[in-house]
Amino acid sequence: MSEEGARAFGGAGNLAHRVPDLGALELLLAVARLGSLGAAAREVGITQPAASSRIRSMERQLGVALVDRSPRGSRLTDAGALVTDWARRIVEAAEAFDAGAQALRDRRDSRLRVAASMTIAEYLLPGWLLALRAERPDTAVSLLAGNSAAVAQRLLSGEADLGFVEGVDVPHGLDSAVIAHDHLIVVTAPGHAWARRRRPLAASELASTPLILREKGSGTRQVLDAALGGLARPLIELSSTTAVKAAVVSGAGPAVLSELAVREELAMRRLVRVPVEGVALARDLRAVWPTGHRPTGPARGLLSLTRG
Amino acid sequence: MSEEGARAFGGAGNLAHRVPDLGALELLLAVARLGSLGAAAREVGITQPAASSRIRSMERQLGVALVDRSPRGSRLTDAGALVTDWARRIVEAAEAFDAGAQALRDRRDSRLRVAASMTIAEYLLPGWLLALRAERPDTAVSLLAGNSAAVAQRLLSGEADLGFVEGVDVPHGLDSAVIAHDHLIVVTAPGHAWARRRRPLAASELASTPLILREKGSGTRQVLDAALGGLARPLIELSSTTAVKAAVVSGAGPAVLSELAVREELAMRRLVRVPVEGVALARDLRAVWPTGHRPTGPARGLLSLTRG
DNA sequence: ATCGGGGCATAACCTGGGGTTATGAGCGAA
DNA sequence: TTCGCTCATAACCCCAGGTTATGCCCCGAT
Repeated sequence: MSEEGARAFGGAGNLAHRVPDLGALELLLAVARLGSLGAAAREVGITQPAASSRIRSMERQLGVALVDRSPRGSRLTDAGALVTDWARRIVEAAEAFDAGAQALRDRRDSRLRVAASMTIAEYLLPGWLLALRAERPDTAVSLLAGNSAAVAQRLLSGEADLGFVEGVDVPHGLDSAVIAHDHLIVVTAPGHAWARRRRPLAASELASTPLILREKGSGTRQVLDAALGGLARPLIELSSTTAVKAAVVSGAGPAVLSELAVREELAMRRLVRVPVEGVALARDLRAVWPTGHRPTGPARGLLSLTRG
Repeated sequence: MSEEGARAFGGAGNLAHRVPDLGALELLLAVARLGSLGAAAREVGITQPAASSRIRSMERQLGVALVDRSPRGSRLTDAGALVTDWARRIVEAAEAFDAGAQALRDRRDSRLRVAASMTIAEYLLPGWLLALRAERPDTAVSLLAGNSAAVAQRLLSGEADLGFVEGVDVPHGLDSAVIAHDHLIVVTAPGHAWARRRRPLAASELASTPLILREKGSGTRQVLDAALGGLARPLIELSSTTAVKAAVVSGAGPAVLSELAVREELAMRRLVRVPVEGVALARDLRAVWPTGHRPTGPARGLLSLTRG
């Protein structure tokens, strides 16, 4: 009955009851790759009966046969192949989570100490850390997230080896390299009138429409204000990107957000991008380090990963 | 010790031991949203002590304090906010998995029966199903995945209401609407010589280089052969997109793959896109239905979701 | 033909994580 | 004060998922 309640509210319901846990998904990927329950079991460090039962209960849970068992191996069924591909996305997200969490934990005595602004730490760093781990598995990385000023301070005080910031200005005392470009884009819920526009929105129209905004002082807000000439009209001000997204999705109004932050939502049509013209909403993402101290060693390794 | 083995091999190690399970992550998201352990507990349908202990053990596991508890509520710490954002990606992947799995399970007696080609079923459908569920929570959807011919057959025999195919030709007897464009792109491992090219690759160069390919007959292969004039030279032929990606990542050589299939890998720099010119590597993604039978009801709902 | 070994399943057992109820202890508002 | 909200602790329970021990099946090698 509390099931009903949860269901009725968010629509999310207890995912955990309907989706196999990470261990089971990893096991499934191993089976897919190795073609044998026993071999997969060995790889993930459990016994063959445990693997057998785990897969079986996953099939029960999903209501779909996943593997064809034969006396000389196991292959995925068609449905199994599909499920495995979907599972892989969960596992990849979990790997990124793990890489990030590990960096967050190892605050001290790491070989590479990174300081990054929130947007970069949220959306890009976990992927980079995974890539770095793949190349140099023994590099311990620590992560500190904060705004541009905090990043600069960490670098200058020697508490961090490499920094990442988004924004227009490079803090004093730091050298930088542009590693990517981020575009701020206008988004609305699919139901909003703007969602059906074909003609691009004019800057004046954007400036005169009340928007859902981050609080004054956030990087995103600064860029937007600058682009509009200091004029963005707030409909509401919220303190996190996530809150802004939630408000937009629920139809409260349009917002201007980083492309990075809404990639997922755009892909699954929870948000719609509104074309705009005549406004410079691009900003650089930069790696930064103390003037003169060119990154070396692991810092150089990470830096080179971040450039296409 | 088997831990060591797994570690040495894939580098993956037992993720499940280092990443909190889905239930814990959902709980964390609820805490973030509601600002109280008790409220979050109620939402996910457990008691307050259970939530308290769950969060605490998650903090132990990660080695990071996630929430600031006070007698009048709980707020995320800075690290907690970051972790929560990473967690959200896992949960979203899990939601997509769930939507897909549910559609796979409910083969019969669904209000909307969808047939889709593998690429679309893998990468796009789960997101659409989530969006559909958000709009019309009571629509039961079933999914059948197969190649274009199978999709056509299902539609014509009345076993499916709406189909999705990628490819150049629309099967006979079906009407279609283009819902998106997919680009095949050339990718290599970051270490490959092509990864550093600035000048686009010429078609002739691509045609004369041995590539990692899907087996003959796959949609991707067909488009590539057509674009090159029937010439793609195989270095190896593999039977799944996943296998091709793995081979490319490991440095075996370049491949031509759907943008959809490698979005993640590009984002985290496991693969690099190589610019190409003079080759038409675009293909349409189409919704299809039996000639005359314009989609209505839930099929129309899904169809409208898929168009930007 | 038969034996060995890889593959999977079943059975009986054990453990611990995560759930529950019951209770207590801060803190703020009425 | 006292209520009402927060979170924490304690004692208990259950079962999912692990283990070992075994058996069956099939194939290929002796």
